[in-house]
Amino acid sequence: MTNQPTKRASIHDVARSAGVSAATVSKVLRGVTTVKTANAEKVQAAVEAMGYKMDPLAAGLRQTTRKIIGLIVPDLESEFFGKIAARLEILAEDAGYSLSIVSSHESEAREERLVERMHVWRVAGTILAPVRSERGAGTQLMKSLSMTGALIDRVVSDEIYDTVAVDNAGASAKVARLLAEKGHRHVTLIGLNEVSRNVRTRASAFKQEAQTICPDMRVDVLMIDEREDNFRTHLSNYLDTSHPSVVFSLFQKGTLIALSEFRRRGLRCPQDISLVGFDDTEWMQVTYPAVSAVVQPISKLADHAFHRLLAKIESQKDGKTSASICHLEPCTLQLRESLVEVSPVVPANQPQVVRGA
Amino acid sequence: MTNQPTKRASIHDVARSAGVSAATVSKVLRGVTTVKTANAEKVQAAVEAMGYKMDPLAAGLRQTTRKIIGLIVPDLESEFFGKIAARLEILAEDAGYSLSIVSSHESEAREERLVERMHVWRVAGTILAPVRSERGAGTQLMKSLSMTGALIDRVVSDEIYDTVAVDNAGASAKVARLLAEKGHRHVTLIGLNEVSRNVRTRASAFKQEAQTICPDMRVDVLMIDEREDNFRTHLSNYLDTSHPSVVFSLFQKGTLIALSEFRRRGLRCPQDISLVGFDDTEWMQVTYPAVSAVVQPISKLADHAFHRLLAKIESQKDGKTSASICHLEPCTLQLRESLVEVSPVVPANQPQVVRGA
DNA sequence: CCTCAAGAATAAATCGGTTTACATTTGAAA
DNA sequence: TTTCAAATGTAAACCGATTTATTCTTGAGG
Repeated sequence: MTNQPTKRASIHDVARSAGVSAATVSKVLRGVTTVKTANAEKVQAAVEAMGYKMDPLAAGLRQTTRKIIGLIVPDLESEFFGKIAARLEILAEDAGYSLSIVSSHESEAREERLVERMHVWRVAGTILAPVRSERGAGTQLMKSLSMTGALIDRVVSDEIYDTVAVDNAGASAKVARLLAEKGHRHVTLIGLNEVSRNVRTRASAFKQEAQTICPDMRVDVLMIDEREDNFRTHLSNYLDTSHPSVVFSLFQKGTLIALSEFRRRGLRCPQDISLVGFDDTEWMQVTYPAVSAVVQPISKLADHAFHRLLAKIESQKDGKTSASICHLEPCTLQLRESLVEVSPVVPANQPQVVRGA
Repeated sequence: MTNQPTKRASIHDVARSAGVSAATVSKVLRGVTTVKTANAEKVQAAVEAMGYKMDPLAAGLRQTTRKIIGLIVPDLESEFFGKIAARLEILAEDAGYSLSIVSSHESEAREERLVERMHVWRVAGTILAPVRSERGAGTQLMKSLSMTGALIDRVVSDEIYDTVAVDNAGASAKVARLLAEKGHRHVTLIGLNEVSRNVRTRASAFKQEAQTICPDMRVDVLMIDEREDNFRTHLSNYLDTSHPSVVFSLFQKGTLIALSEFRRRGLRCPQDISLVGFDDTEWMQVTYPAVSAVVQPISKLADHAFHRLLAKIESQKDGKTSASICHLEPCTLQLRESLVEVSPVVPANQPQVVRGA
């Protein structure tokens, strides 16, 4: 099998072979109806015979935008954004676009560069999951280039772009109510101080709701800035002196660390201490005990973001312009073995806030 | 801020503004040296002033291929392929390409369609992580379209394309030797019968090495075809009657399931039973006990695949053609608390093979 | 049989670049 | 000062499509 680079057939080759003009072929290919049936069939036959496949990029050359949608995520290694990307890929293709997936690798500088790339690629629209928030460098650049787009996750609301995110606050409040109901009066929140605001939102929403519905609930907050080594140490130190009836982890890995730390200390879960995590994942149902968790509606997030973006693209075409929407998708709570009811005992000591080094 | 679609500057606009021809601008932009410094500077200035950014897709129009590399992975949700994609993205960009990431969603039919898409996009090369193996539909199509590419993971060797994969067999053999050394004489392998051959390779390599270096070692194999529910049940049933000194899980989730099942049965790990897993991940170092695991050199995998592909692309340009290479990247073994030494006790009963429903 | 508008087909312009083929400068040797 | 090859510059063709402006057919109504 010699690797002869057989010249690819172009639309002109097809036209010649079918005995019509290139314009006619183009029309047939795009399903324009003003073509005589006889000619359309000749073209179809020629396309078939030559195995012609049009070049989608050349096709878009004359348009202002191409049939491409850009997706910029902070990372590709996590299940969360992996699922977002996978879902959007299908949605985009069903709508006749192809999705261009890139990762900003948690760097705002790179995020900015990627926004620019989407611009020079003349994508029809861009879905941006910003590193930091809707006020980050990427969003700013999108605005100044007046690109059409939508913002997803780690985002609250924006004047220009629709935002789609999980209802972090609502979910945390729901957990607060549930824990109160189940008799818990001493809760410890564990979280990581990341650039993203999500974890902080979850913490403060929990505290506020707890304050409102159950003022005698003690809520300790353990927020760490550092890597997991320190995190584990901090949690351990904390548990030396405090004995909450339940831990609510505000990020996925924290849940596992907590579970692990419980075991190391010989704390039986849920008999001695309950556990709830924010962000569900497959392994939480195979651990022992299975872990109760807030499940983020990842697919719905993608669906909504895509839907909004498509609407923007369409209306852009017609020159219309509409106010931007801020969509919060509610989370559900997956109850599993790690959370149990206890008899309400108001802890003696005062709430405390522990901070990392 | 009115959304006026300011006409984008083209290379001709720059040329006019700089008082030279478009061809000259093109040369300056591509770093061709046969341009007088004075003119080059005028062009640079004009580019700067107008904020000109060339259209990389239009730029590739006249070439046979564009500065794009395609990556087709079976899924984007897993950490493994997420990391592969993230790494390749950087490598590609450093080499002046942009990476087009798509997922076949574990479907061979889709894999085929995606290969075709890469072809019509006229990518310079395609890295394919096939759903099944190097003999799948995607690879076949790549060959018949004489595309240039490389194969990665779930792949052994191929006449046309370079293959890059983890040394599953070598790693398993290494684990076998280690377990023998540590005195284990009754090992249970747990795995899933997927379309991918990887897990089966790991199992058979282990058995073979064990047979060779330690004939009195009993190796049970638990291969399940079904979903994890059944998996858990099967493992549980098995442990009712068998008492291996160590479990070697051949896939990541199996490791967690095993750990979990140990706990449910009150088996202390590692005192009562040891555990080793194939495929390391972050959480394995925060569990209690921390889990020993075979770590797959994911980045190196990506590095090698990319390096091979780039070489192929270069040699293709010069019309050269070379034999394809089959690269096996060795794994390392991360020892953690879950694996301990035991006094060698040869089990009385015979090896058994259990199969799922 | 003629007219004229709707229906179809196409040549040519266009998109934004690269490359080619040729023209013009430049500069060192004669 | 001439001469000629090397260095630069540019008009035009090209890549593979779409879109526009125009021409050529049809066919119904007069």
